[in-house]
Amino acid sequence: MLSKKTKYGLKALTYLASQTKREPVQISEIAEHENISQKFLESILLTLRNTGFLGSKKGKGGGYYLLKDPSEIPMTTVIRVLEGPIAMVPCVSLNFYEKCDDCPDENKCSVHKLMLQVRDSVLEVYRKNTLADLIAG
Amino acid sequence: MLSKKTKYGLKALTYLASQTKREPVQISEIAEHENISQKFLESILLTLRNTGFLGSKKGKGGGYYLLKDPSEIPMTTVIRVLEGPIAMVPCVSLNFYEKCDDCPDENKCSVHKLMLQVRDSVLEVYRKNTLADLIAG
DNA sequence: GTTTACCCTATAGTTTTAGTAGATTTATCT
DNA sequence: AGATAAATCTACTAAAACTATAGGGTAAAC
Repeated sequence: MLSKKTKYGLKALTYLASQTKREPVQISEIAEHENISQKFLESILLTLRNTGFLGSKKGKGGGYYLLKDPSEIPMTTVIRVLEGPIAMVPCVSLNFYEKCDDCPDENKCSVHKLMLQVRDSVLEVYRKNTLADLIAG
Repeated sequence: MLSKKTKYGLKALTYLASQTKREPVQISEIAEHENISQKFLESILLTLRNTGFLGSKKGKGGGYYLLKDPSEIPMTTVIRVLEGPIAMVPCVSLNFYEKCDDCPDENKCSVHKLMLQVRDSVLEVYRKNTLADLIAG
């Protein structure tokens, strides 16, 4: 299951990307428009800012804004920041690899074999979708 | 992340499928061979039995055994029983559909659009992989 | 009567999803 | 310049849900 954090984060990014003007948008506006708890969204936007996706401005007229063009934000990067590893088991993760402690030999592991395929196919979807693709249509 | 329940369940099924003789295998044997907590595995095998994948026999010489040929057990069915919905959000789930309460229009939802693609691509992997495919090689 | 699956309960631990309280920065108004 | 309001930022807390187990007893088969 996708966490609400990721879901809300994606919606917020989409909302920011669909703005005609690239001016700061307040948390409250995003929260209201996307039906998200404002305080929860606050922490999500903060991590998106700390990871280089968003810029922010304090005080009156402040808010959050995209730092890059939506077409240059692939879903792989967003998902990894919000949801964590794309792989369903650490032993097939590209960026978060970890050996299973119960598994003596990965190459003979059925779960490993299956989840490699799942990872590859999901990765392909995330790679070919940028933020721009999500707002199109 | 894949739950350990699913991981262990898959490993247990694989172990049963790789048996040369189709005779009951004890929980303890599976648990030991696959490095799984026996008590935990017990409950997993029980759900696999209650959902029609395994048969069981009590008493001496008892244990669990596959009810079908491994080539007739697609991963879609196994994953749905052990892990739950394959879709990452209920609003794109085929078997566990639920409307998002925060989303006024699914067709305009960026998360929906993205997760539809993810679902389709994962589904394809699970559909083409049967238990027999996992033990081959 | 021994061996095995079956069933029920509890529980520690972690993760998720927030809520609360206040501090800090910026813009604007007087 | 100073006050005020508007916004982000930071930290702490907490309820709820889920995960992964353990324990103990029951029932069936041999």
